[in-house]
Amino acid sequence: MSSQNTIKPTESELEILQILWEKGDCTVREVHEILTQHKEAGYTTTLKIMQLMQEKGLVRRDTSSKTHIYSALASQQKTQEHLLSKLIDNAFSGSAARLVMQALGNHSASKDEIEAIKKYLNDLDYK
Amino acid sequence: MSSQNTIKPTESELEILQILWEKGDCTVREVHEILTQHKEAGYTTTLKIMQLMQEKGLVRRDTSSKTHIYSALASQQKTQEHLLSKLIDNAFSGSAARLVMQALGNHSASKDEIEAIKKYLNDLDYK
DNA sequence: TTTGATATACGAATATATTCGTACATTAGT
DNA sequence: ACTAATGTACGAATATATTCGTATATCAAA
Repeated sequence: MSSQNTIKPTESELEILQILWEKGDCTVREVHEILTQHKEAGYTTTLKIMQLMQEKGLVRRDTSSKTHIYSALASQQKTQEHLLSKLIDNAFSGSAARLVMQALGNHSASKDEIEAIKKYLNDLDYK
Repeated sequence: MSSQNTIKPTESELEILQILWEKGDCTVREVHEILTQHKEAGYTTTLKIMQLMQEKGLVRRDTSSKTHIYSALASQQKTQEHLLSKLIDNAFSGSAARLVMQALGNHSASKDEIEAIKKYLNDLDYK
């Protein structure tokens, strides 16, 4: 079972992980461009964070050429799992149901999304 | 509309808020006892955090007697809303549905919980 | 009234996260 | 070959969160 993802990403790290999850391999420049669509940040700041992430094992990088290529090592699945269960414990008194309802109630899931969830719930029953 | 809850509690603060949400009014001692069921912590550490929370406006305290009485100011609802939407944005690419399914899938919601959610979803339809 | 238990206030140490300046290397264009 | 652009490495400043020691006040019991 390879290396664990006990490591919890910080907020900045999470922003970067998300980009890597979506885009796959990226240079620092690419990540940085995307990041700065939302917020201000210096290039070396992004670089530094990604370097630290590499040391922590959250990402891997290919340094064979001058411009390094980064990709996510932390699995999206595991990371989401971890953050979610932390939130459930921390803010929802351990009740997944409460969290779910809150999410559905406020975050205006679309009709499609709600249908998908219903289907999902029904499938759960048959296990 | 009173004071906003733009303030985001830290992890330690959240632990304390949860206790206050559940128990209502508490002394530092009471909160501390509950906290230390799960983890190690010095009394003055808990005290300090609660004092800082008061300064930040997360809690209010009654100092009329020697032993101060604390209660939550940050609403559970608002705080959950905020943390949840942050998580959805930060780790689930903005998709509430993905988060919900992840929550249901892994966090082993009980049969009762799942029933409650189904009911909830059906009610949503009629609005 | 002396002592012990319990309380708050406060300051400081430690840890962690974030930000960025500066130095230096490499590459591409002129 | 020189210069500008672009990249990494590294160290330091800043911000924030966490932890706890120590001083001091209050109260109750002996």
